[in-house]
Amino acid sequence: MNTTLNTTKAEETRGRILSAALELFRERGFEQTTMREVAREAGVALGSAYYYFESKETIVMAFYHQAQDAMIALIEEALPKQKSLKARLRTILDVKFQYFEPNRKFLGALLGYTADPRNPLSPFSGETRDIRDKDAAQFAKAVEGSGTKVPDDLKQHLPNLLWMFQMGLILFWMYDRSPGQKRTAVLVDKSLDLVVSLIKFSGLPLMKPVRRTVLDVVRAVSGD
Amino acid sequence: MNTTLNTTKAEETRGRILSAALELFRERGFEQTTMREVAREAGVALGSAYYYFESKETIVMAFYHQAQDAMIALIEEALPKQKSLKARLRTILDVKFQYFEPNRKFLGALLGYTADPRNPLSPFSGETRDIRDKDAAQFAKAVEGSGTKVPDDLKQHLPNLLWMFQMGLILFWMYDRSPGQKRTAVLVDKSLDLVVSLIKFSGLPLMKPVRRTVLDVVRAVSGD
DNA sequence: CCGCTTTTCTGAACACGTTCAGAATTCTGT
DNA sequence: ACAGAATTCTGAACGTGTTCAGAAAAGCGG
Repeated sequence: MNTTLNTTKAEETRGRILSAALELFRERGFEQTTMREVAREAGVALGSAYYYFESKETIVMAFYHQAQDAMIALIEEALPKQKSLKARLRTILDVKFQYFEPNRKFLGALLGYTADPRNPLSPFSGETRDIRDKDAAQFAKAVEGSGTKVPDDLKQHLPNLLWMFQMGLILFWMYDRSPGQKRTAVLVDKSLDLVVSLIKFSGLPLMKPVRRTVLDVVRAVSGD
Repeated sequence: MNTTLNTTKAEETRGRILSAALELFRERGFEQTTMREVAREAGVALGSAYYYFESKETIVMAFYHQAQDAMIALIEEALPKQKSLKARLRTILDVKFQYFEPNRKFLGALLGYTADPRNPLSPFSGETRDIRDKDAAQFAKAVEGSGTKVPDDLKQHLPNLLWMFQMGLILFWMYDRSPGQKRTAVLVDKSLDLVVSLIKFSGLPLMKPVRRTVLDVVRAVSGD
């Protein structure tokens, strides 16, 4: 009928279910939304939702991927405009928070899944590994482009450390109930200072033993 | 009949339900255990389980309290035998890991709840605040008794920081699949060194600004 | 256009945690 | 010992996410 690209009928149905679900998730959160509502809103039977999405969680995975693609594009556009390390890291964080803002309620409901790496929805799960790696790559770029000297032994782990740092901030933001999440804004500023100082100090000869110990810990955590 | 203390019939029933539940939780984990099984194993109807415990989660809360009482006793017995800060901190951690060992599977299933402070079972929830405070108090004792000098501004927050450190280790232990959780053992050792060094270094005059920044972050996290 | 296979879709049915109206039992005051 | 109140206990019923046997529609070779 209209000039759809590869949108066969099936993909159109899948899309209807996905957007119905995400809209309901945003409106009333993840747990409060039932699969029966999703199906009704999408104009299909309950079973159809499960024909296209293995589970309620799988719908969230689809959101993750959609969100990451969009945010990577935004970051790649904004990053070259900043030179200093702090500004570049902040750019990434700003994009995330801005993009996540309309989904606060929905994402908040997912908090419960974050800590268990066996849960597919956890940012530490095998299922989200792709997303995690691409995310860390953004941080690698942010550091490289800033001209900051990073000791060799640290360089390998820094992107993952920054990713962890980001996760901590997002977690904090998710349950920051201060108006406009002002406390998160403060924390981002203070902790960015700290992180940037740590990275810069880490190069001092005096810091070699400290760095060694920290990296020992990092290696222990990430599997020898 | 027998010389029960304050064990009225009701408390006996409550106890039967609790131990049936914990045994099943240990055997096959939290999620796999159904309330119907718990009731059957305890020899009561399904409704009775809900008469004594508001929810499946409430049973876990009962376990938390039981566990903490037992562990505090163990720690208070073992702590005076150690003088150095590292040894004293390790004492606490050893007691925890040893006590938790038989409950690994069960606790592992609770991982999913840890990150959401709105979930009663989360170690960050309002419901678990009591437990958290008592736990932090143990760390305060461990530091005090070691004769380690701690700067005044840090002293106030150190117990909570150590508690966070402990939570990180327990989290890591919970999904450490290496045989005998050897990786956790390594991590405990390495990270204890790091933490003890940090505490000792923190007193140096040079460290004042770093300490200030760190404490700014801590204050931002814990609510201004 | 017809028979067939494959894809898409359906809604009844299942097990779960939880609720609740009321039955059974125990307690209490006289 | 008894009536009435309080406590303890019961199991049917509800709404949930998910499964599944099979119906309906679309695609395809002739």
